[in-house]
Amino acid sequence: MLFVTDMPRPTRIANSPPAAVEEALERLGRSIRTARLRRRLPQAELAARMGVSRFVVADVERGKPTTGVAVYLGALWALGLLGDMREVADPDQDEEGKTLERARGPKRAGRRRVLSDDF
Amino acid sequence: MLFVTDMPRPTRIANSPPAAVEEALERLGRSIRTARLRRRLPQAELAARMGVSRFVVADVERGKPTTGVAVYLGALWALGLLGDMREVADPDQDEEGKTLERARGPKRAGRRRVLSDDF
DNA sequence: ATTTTATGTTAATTAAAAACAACATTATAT
DNA sequence: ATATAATGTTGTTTTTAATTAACATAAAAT
Repeated sequence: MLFVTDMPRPTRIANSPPAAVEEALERLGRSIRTARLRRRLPQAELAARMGVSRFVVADVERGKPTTGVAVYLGALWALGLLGDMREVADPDQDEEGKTLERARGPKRAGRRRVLSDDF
Repeated sequence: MLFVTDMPRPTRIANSPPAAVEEALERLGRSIRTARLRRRLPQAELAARMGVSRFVVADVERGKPTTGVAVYLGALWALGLLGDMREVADPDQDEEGKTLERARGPKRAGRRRVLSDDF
């Protein structure tokens, strides 16, 4: 028997994402809907600006997890809200990350630390 | 001839998104990669936590536009950065939208205004 | 220096997203 | 009250994302 490469059969995150992700998506969808309604834009009009069908806009507003990320960002863009993405995962604001990164700036993740047996 | 429903043949946003969206995606991907490296996580390890294959993580870090939004948010979640999404398109911070929404809170976008002929 | 692990690349298969259509429902304006 | 436009719903088709596999390259630890 031979365990060859990589990974032991992953399942699809998009189909059943962690609850926190689902919540974040639903909130994002609701926010996008609110922004659209405030601007008096029908779904079909927003869709036209984005270059997709109106059904995709409806999906976004429901927070559908499997919809492409560019569709979501496209909606933000068409609503003039894309700038909000600038701060997401911004390395300058990732204090946790800055702490972990002591000295060097790594290009790869490095080998997994193995507990030495000689104690 | 009859123009029936909806929309006049949309093209796919995901295939050629507006430049601003592409840039935002590439920046997001780079930020996620930086966060992962700081935490000394291999792509495969992060992928395992997310429940996807390592190739999808690579796609995210390249800012691939057609990848599902839940994959991106899943990566943020697995890195402890999902909270950053809270402010994106937040109605409370959408000053432009708050201004546009004068009195009522709409449930639909309202009929398209038609220029009245009797001037 | 050598070994091990991380990452990149290409090709094939499978599962699902997005488009499309047709119709139902509901809000809004007149 | 009525007409019209916006949105919801369901099913079908087409396109493509995600997985898988196999191998190449490169960095990091010993």
